[in-house]
Amino acid sequence: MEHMVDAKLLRENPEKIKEGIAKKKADPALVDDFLRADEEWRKATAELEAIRVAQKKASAERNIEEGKRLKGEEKILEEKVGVAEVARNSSWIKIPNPPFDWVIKGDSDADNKVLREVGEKPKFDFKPKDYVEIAESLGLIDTERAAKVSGSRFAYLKGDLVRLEFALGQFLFETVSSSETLAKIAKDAGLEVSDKTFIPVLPPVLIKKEAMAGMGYMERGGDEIYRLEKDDMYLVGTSEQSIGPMHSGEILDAKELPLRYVGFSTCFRREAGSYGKDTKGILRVHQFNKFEMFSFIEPEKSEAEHKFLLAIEEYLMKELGIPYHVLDICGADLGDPAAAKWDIEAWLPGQKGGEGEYRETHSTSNTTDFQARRLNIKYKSADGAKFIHMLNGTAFSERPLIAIIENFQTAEGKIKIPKILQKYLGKEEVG
RNA sequence: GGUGGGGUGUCCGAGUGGUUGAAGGAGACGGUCUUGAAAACCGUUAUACCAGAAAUGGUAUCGUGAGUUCGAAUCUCACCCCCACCGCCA
Repeated sequence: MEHMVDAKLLRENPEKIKEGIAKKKADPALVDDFLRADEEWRKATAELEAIRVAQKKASAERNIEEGKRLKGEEKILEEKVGVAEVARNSSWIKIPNPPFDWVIKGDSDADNKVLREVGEKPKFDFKPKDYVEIAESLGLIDTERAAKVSGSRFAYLKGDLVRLEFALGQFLFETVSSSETLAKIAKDAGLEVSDKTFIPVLPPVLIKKEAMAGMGYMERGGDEIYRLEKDDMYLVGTSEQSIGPMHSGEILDAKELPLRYVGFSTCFRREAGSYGKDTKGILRVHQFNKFEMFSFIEPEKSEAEHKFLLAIEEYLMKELGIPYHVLDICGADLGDPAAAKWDIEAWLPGQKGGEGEYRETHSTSNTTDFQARRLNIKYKSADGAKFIHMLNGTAFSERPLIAIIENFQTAEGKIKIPKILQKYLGKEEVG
């Protein structure tokens, strides 16, 4: 936890960092605060080290009297360095990862840019229903009983919806466990990336404070996290938070890169500040399951890897036949750790009384070395150990189930099962 | 939850107050030898930070933090983690 944004970069090019973090709506004054505190820290450190040199000498010469005297001075300076360090860290740790230059600035999520629309929106000769209505009538979602047991924003998923969720998992694992499929996805996207398969992981969902802090989600947005007071443990909001710290303190061998994982875990989110928003159904709940892709890779390859994760996400959606569009996320809408982010929003024809709207189902971020610095994860490169780059991307959450229900609904209120998933359920229709 | 043992460099492993950044071994890298390879032999092989254009110099680091001491991997305390046995348990 000693590294945030590179201190050298901050000292050498503070204006550039300021400009970058301003894109994210973070206060550029943080950089000045850091530089001021840093100056003080360096001065105090130099003084302390000078005393230590004398102190070592006295000790080697068995000059006990001199040693005693220097020891007193050393104590005072140590104190000073400690204070300076705290001041330095408090501004340092709040400086978010500056976005890439090409990331659009923007003021809010309204400024995210649609990069492309993919797939055909289904045409219905009836008014498409909201997924909640369909799912409830088919006994697939029960939020009422969940409220009785757990409160609002919880749900029981039941029957074929559960089988559908596991089918998504099966389909995903087949996709990312095949280097042929991965190579094809890369080729179609025009990317030169490794076809190395993803290692499936079932990670712990209860993690320590250091792990959570290392992923960089506690400075801003900490309200979103469930914490177990008695044990000082944290419930993950995504398996990313558990997979990232897996290699903390390690130096990875370049030969094993890229290191790709596909995790599955339950995710817990407090949804603080979203009162009254999306209160029905399972679109926004405190607990859901999610398959997540995660990559550790060399810095020079991370931008291609980011595109690759997006390409995989798009492949999954295309194979399912769910229409979607891709959003280029603007600076103002980026989380602290991300230098760039793309979202996929699926078309939900049953929303807004049958008008339909796009809602987020996927998100992929390149956190560059931001998380790696905090977690101290490096790799052996030709010129020594360097911080690695870390990326994450949604594979499937439960939101695609919503998209399936709404896009594949029939006039009779049933749900056609996407072709690619039919073999897992052994039938073509739910209901 | 109880009892006992333990955390040292890429890995294994020595080291209970004074050139110990740390013996020894393995691995890796470079070289000699060899037609090539292996073996053998020789050498190199931590990280971070600070100062410096650089060469280089300095400081810190033996689970983490605090303490004792002129001086700590070595002593004290707290915490974390791991292992074994017992208890409990899907």
